[in-house]
Amino acid sequence: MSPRPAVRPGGRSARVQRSVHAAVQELQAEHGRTGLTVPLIAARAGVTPSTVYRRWGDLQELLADVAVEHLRPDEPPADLGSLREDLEHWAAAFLEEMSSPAGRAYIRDALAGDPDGSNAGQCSAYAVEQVETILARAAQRGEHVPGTDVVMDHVVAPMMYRVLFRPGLLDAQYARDLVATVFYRLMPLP
Amino acid sequence: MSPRPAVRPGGRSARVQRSVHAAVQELQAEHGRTGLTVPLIAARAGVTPSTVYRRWGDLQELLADVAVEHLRPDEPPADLGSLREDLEHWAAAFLEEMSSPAGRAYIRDALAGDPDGSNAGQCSAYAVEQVETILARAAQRGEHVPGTDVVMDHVVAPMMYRVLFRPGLLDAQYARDLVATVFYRLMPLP
DNA sequence: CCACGACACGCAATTCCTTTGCGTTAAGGT
DNA sequence: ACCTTAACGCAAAGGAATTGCGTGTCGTGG
Repeated sequence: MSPRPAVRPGGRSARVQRSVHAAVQELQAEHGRTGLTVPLIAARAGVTPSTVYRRWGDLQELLADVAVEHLRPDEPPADLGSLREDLEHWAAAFLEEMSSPAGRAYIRDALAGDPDGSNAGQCSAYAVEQVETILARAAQRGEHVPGTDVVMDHVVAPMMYRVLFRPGLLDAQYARDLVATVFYRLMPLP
Repeated sequence: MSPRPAVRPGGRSARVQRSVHAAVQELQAEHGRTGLTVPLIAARAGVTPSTVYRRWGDLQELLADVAVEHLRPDEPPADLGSLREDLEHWAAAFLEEMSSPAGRAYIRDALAGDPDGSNAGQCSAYAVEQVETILARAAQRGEHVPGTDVVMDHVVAPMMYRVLFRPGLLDAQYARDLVATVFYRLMPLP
């Protein structure tokens, strides 16, 4: 899923991939995204530009690849003891990460270099996975839980829409309000 | 709002802008987006590439400009006599347009060539405007109406999220279901 | 363990896009 | 009708993207 066909998972190919990804993150931190070119990245990574072009196609797809990797959650959502707390905490953290300038940039990169929609699909798959972890844990406790799609449609989607299309008006309270709406209005009563 | 500073609204500048926009749409229809380059567009438009670079900066920003123009609604939402019908009809049409391959491409272009978020903000402003037209008409009739943000958060946002991140599973029924959720669960009772 | 086939990479030349300086033309205001 | 200023055309220079060919390395099957 990472680069084009992702063949040859070990050895030199893997080294090149790690090196290039690291170069992208370093240069992005140094020069910002303006002035970020394939030859520059290749030089930092210690490879030739043609290697990058052959593996990733162009700069957009490379940035999209890096962005998706960076958007992958590194740990399962916290377990605070109740569905309400878990959802609120996770939603607030999710919004915090996505609404930051860096987060927005990663999302836009993931969407931009995405001919077939697989990168974007991967991003939502990450969110689905996290939400389902929370819901499954709550069900295990015997709590009544909403469907995954209810949470995706009425908590995740509104946050992402505002992040992408309506910057400003975003704070942790908004995330909590969306979770509250799910609890008081959208969740089937027992 | 259209190009950079949009000074000199008439005469030659306006002709160049129209010509370039038309060239983009023609070439996009002919060759698709691959193989779409600034020199190609400039040649079709009858201008030199440097003119395009100076006005739009690069290909991405030009495509974003064209996309936003194309996403602007060309007419106010239909008046079918009731809030429920108006919202359902508009949401279904909106989803139909946005979920098409061309629609998705326009949205991605508008997001991609968007350093400061103004293009994306314009897109949501279009939707807000359409929704408020519908809500104002319903209020005029004496109907109880939800807030604009309720519709944006729980009708528009879920559709756009699925369009961008979860392709597939999109049909007119989904739009109607979201409107139904607003009516039966999210709208304050009289 | 070794040899074979296949893929990825480096190198370098070519092509094309992108940038920039300068002169010219046209728009908007007085 | 003139004057100021912005936008455009032209052309050259600089840099990025593409591609053919040879070499090294990974994975596999004998």
